[in-house]
Amino acid sequence: MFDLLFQQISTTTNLTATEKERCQTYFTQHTVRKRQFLLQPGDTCQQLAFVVTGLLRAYTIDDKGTEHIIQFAPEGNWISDPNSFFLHEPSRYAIEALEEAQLLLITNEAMEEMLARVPALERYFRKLLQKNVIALHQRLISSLSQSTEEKYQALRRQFPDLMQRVPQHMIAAYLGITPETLSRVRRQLLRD
Amino acid sequence: MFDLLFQQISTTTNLTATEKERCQTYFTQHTVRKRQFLLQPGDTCQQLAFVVTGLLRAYTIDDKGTEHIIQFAPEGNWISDPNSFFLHEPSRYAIEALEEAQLLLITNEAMEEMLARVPALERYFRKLLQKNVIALHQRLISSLSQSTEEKYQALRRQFPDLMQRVPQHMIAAYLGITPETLSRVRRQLLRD
DNA sequence: CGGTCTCTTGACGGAGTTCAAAGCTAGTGG
DNA sequence: CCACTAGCTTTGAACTCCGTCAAGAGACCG
Repeated sequence: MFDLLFQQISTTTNLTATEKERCQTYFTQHTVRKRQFLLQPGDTCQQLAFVVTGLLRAYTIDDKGTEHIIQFAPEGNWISDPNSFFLHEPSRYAIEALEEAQLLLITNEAMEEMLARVPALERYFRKLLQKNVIALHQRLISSLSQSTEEKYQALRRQFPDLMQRVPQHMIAAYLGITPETLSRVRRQLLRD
Repeated sequence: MFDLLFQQISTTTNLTATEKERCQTYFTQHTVRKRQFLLQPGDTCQQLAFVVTGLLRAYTIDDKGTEHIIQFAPEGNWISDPNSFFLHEPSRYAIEALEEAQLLLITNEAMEEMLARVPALERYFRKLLQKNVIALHQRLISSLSQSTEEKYQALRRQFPDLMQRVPQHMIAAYLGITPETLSRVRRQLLRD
């Protein structure tokens, strides 16, 4: 269950066997089925989730009733509402399983304690946040400077398998366009 | 010179006098004049900058020649290209002073060393990254779900003084619209 | 086999871009 | 102190892309 997590951690930090054991005690294991929610709008996000298997999404619904997908989290990724999780504020996101998923969960408090007891992990989580910032920057630039078609192609390149695993209207909600527009963009691309 | 920085740090972490002294040795002081560049596209971002006074912006120019502003950094803020700074890759950003600015600079290596010698700072920088992630999330949601007018009003609320300090076409480049559109939105708002 | 979910296609309208021109303002040099 | 220029902002007109609304076609599941 922890293999994938420790494998990831080992790319930035080496943990001793005792540290790994200690680390494990701060997580709880959890399974969510397809269409089940890990977080609902209005609730406070208590748990940071590491996806061992399966696929989740974080999304929000705006005033006009339109869904916007913030993040897809396939296996090997972390997911939460950072605003709610770090600042203990009620969330405006929903986090939902798109496929049955196995998760490792940790609370903010447990994490602070874990980092105090296994300081080597500070580095891993700092690097994780760095990667997160980098990814968000790239998405922001993409949303500012790329055409709809370019954004779609970029997403295809970044997560090739996502197209098979996720309905198209969710890809559209991620890109910030309507399903109709996405459909037309795809038709256009097929003609080449 | 370090007052503003230590004041910020003190909101998350308490440093002893010796720790503060030690910390200071890792930074270099630097002044940039208006229109001077701290980073040019193609260079690798070696320095993370803390703005003591003045105002900077990070921006990029896309294939069509359009400017996109990633970030404004008034006094009390950090600025860099995270992708280039953390991963040592050539940057696609430019960082430019919009007003003469006093800066504290630190390299990636100096920072890793500083964090090793003053571990209390790990927490500050982790929190800083957290805030960064939160802010980027909010900007992303804003860019996905808000109308042009709403985005403009939100920016006004977030940085009221920015409107006085920055030419309008840069506000437009930050919001992802043309100066013409921004001008029309403003006219519309004045009519109410 | 009927219902629900998903994707496609068409017609129309609206918001934003582009291009071009003119008005404003501040800084510079005579 | 004024005149001139360069950069910034405004305005207008035509065009483009995307959203909206509506309808229809497959695909999957009970």
